[in-house]
Amino acid sequence: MTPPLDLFHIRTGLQPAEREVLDATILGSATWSRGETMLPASDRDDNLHVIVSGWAARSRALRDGVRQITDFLLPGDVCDFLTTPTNGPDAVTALTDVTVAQLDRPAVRRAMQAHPAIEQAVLGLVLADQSVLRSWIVSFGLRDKREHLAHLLCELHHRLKRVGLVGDHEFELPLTQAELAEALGMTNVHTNRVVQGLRRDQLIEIGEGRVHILHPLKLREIAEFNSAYLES
Amino acid sequence: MTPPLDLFHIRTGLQPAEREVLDATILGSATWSRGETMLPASDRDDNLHVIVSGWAARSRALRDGVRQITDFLLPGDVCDFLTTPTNGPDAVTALTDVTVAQLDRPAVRRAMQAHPAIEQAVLGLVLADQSVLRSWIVSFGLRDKREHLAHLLCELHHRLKRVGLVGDHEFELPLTQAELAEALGMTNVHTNRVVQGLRRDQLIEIGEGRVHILHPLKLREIAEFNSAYLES
DNA sequence: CGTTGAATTGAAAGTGATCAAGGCGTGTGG
DNA sequence: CCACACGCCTTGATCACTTTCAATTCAACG
Repeated sequence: MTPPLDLFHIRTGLQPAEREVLDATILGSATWSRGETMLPASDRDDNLHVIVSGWAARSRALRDGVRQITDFLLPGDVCDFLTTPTNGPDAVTALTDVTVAQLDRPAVRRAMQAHPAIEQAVLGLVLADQSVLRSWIVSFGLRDKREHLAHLLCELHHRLKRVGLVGDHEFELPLTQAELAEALGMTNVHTNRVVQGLRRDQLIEIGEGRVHILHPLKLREIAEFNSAYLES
Repeated sequence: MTPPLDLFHIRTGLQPAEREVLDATILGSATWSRGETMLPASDRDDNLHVIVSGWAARSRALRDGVRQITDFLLPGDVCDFLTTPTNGPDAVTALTDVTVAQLDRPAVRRAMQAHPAIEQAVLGLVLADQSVLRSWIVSFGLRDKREHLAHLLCELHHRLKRVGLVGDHEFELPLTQAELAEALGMTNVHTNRVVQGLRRDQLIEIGEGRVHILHPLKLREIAEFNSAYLES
């Protein structure tokens, strides 16, 4: 059992002193299982949630029920640093069983005021989130579907590697092709064909909840992936 | 000559007391003309910029030079509340002549710490920005091009109206069809046809830098536009 | 006037969606 | 143990929306 905020600390690069301060704001933990909508425990739950383990997706739906995933939430990510209690039009869904650490929001705010490094770290996270959203827009606007998928795989690879969840270019990808399709804005049928395309070209092995990137350089080439946008 | 932060204050709904505090952080102003890249005046310019008048676009480019606009910056918007000095991979371009107010970033930070209402206002802005980015992703993923354009027009209408720049469903839209295309992720040729489609259906009048939304309800219906995501 | 930027039109090609069906593994109940 | 249902992946054929390429119009401007 690793400490709850371990991966968060790795991401932010905070020093031990500040890590302790943030660890002290932990109130408890909560879990959801795959498929559940991650609603706050109560209407008055103003906690701040950090994902300890598991994957989640933030999404919006249109009237006809189709939904678009706008964001993947990975271990070490913050669910809702800045969100309103109601979360607005966004739904957060557990893609696997998910455990989150609950932090006391006022205490975190105080920690930010007392420790500039913590404030910097949090601002950096928000910045990085925005940058990922922009990169998704670029993928939708400028890349074809093959490139888009390649870019998403590179992004996930990079983000997971950063928190030590990638071994030898292989990592867990707990997404069905239908869920991938909801993130890429395409049909599951076409997603399947694009996946097969990358497989056929010996670029990736994928299936059973895992991906193995066989040729990282070529994949990044196809995606025109530049990790700079992910660095704080 | 309206006070520099006037539109910003309207957006955030701050009270006069807090408005004065923020006004006191103004160091000066800067201008760019249409087409210019809005770089900071110097490498060490750590000011925070609020758009006083004019439009700008944030964009990213791929190697082949094609660029994707990820964001429009309108009067009252903050250019770079949270950005790094280098702005990362993003470029900000003036779409018209643009005037910005330069605020002293440390002073703003102090203002936020001293006045919770200011902190709330700023967090609200960041939240709203993220929400707009997500709505763009939804448009790309779920809406066809006609709906996407309709949604963008509704968004701009709503954002401009909020700061008093819309009169009777008519407002300035200082974008060429090619620039619209760069935001919508489609070719200028197809943009032209989609624009004509909305025109033919008597939904909008558009041209010469202005739009007139003839049938707001139908347009929102087509776009499945719900302004909730824009409210703080 | 010639030039330039923007809007417009036409025809052909292509990418991705849609519709429909089949395969495969797993779990469950008869 | 077998039948069946279910979730997920896969395949094929067809259709539609968008792109691409090539030209044309038009107004503003020097």
